[in-house]
Amino acid sequence: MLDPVSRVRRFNRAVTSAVGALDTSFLGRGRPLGAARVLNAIGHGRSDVGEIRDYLGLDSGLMSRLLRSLEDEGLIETQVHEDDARRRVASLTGAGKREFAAYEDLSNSQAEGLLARNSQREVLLAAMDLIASALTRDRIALNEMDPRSDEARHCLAEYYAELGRRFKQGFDVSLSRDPDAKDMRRPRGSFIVAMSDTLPIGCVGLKGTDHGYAEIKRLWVAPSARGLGLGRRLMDNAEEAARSLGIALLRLDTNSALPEAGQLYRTTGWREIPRFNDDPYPDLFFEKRL
Amino acid sequence: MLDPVSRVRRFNRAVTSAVGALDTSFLGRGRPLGAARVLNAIGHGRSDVGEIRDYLGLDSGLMSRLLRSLEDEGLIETQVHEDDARRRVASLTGAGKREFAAYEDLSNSQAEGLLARNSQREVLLAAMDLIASALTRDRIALNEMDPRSDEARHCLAEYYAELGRRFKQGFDVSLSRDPDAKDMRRPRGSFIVAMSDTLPIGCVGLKGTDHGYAEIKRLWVAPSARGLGLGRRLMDNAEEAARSLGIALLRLDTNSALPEAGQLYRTTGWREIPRFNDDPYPDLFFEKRL
DNA sequence: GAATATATCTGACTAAAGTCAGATAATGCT
DNA sequence: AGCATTATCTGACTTTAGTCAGATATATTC
Repeated sequence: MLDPVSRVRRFNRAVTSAVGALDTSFLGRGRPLGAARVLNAIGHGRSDVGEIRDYLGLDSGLMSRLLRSLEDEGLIETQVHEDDARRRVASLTGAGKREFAAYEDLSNSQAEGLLARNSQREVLLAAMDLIASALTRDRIALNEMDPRSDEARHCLAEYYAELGRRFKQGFDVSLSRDPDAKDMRRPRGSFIVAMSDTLPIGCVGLKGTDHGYAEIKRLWVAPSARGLGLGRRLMDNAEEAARSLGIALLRLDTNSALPEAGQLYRTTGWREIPRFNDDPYPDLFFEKRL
Repeated sequence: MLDPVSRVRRFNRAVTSAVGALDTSFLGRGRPLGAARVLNAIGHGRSDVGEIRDYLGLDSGLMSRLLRSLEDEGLIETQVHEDDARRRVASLTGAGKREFAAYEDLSNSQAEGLLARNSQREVLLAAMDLIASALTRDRIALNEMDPRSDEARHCLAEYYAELGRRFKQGFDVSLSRDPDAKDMRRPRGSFIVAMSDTLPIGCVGLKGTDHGYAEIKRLWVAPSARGLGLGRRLMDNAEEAARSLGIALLRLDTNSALPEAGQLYRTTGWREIPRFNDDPYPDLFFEKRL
């Protein structure tokens, strides 16, 4: 009753019935679940028939028939793929878009209902983020992105907020040497965002300089995704990006108020060096030769 | 992407695929899910055919056929109910018990696998408890139980541990006036445990005295179940129990280090009175006339 | 004791999901 | 050019789930 496994199983039972309720509301639109799932996959931007089939785990015969039934309803259209005439791409018609929007409304109002019933919204959301990250840890994708993208800006805002909480004196970006976005774009550098499904949960920047080395900046992992080895994966990716840019020497600065970061650097081949800049926040400096 | 509704939906997607994986592993035992669910319901102690049908939401014809197929496999036996010969009760045979145990192993190892892949076990479990309580808030049952039962003892142990954390001077049960279990049993008093599925998530004791009043003791709500209005429900139940025992006056003591408790009492008809005992821990005293 | 209600079962269905063996057409490889 | 491979489709299935109208036996109510 109280052991960890029972607690996980209680959680499973609770969410199974919540998930079942959403399926029931989908059925309320008068279409079998299989067809509804295909329609929603297309609505969410999956156009390639083979991709949808893989994503939903469907047999090709079944997939074909579901597409036909959605076509008969006038909700989708299919065309041959422009690069490969064997493949087909599906898209929503006007009616399909309206129908997809109706499913979206159902999903959204289920989510809103769940939040509205609960007085501790933020606590509940944090718990959901944590669990979603843990369950999908094998599907976390590391993507090179523009440091000005919404995803990157979200990560940076969270990163600054966390420094503000953890540094005794707080943190003010304008006092720090905020890296220029163009230094973290190819060919000078890179910016990598870890995405779990649609949520950015971590980032790292590789900032090119004119001093014969590049710097690692803004390494951040969302609290809900800690303990999954994501920091190390991000650093590995950043080093890989540096190698691909022909960079042979990396440096970074950090603060002893972030002990888990220092620990990570020390165990992955970085060595401590003397201060190499005059930024007021860092008190620890590292270097790694690739 | 970052708004609350998207976060809930990301959680739903993550959990849906984890749940789907368990269903797939159940199918691996070569039996349709419907039959597997009935077998598991019986294994978990639901013997009455009608009860299983309600629990699983099955049509009576379908239910009957699933029972027949499990009987044909030699996994269950059915008998007429001893009090009502229209009803039937199902029970596992030896082979059925082994098969049920195999399903239990699948569920347990899925749960263990989920925990093992994560380094922050306790954080993850706390998040799961919180979500399970929030999702099943409408199904929280308040049961009168023996204060010596496992469920009650679990609640009390958690309650003492929390007092230890929240009182500056810590908390030692042996210094407090620990109520005698028989004073919290009918006909002297009562003890109520809030159960969410199999997990005890709150309690309250009604302790009979010989001084013309009864005392409310050990009001506790699990951290994972706060914000659901459970404290108030427990208190309402305790008052109801007091009325049914013919008790007209209630008293309680509490500590100002537990402000949410004091707040609850003040908004539900309790009025502050002078100290009425010499327990070293409380510093606030209340009374309510029923 | 007769009428009504309840619990389960059986037979006869339908719908949905899934499987599998080709058919067809386009592409990739040598 | 010829052959193997790939993506999709079609036809002919099976299995699973679910529905519904009685049939049967037992309980409850007046």
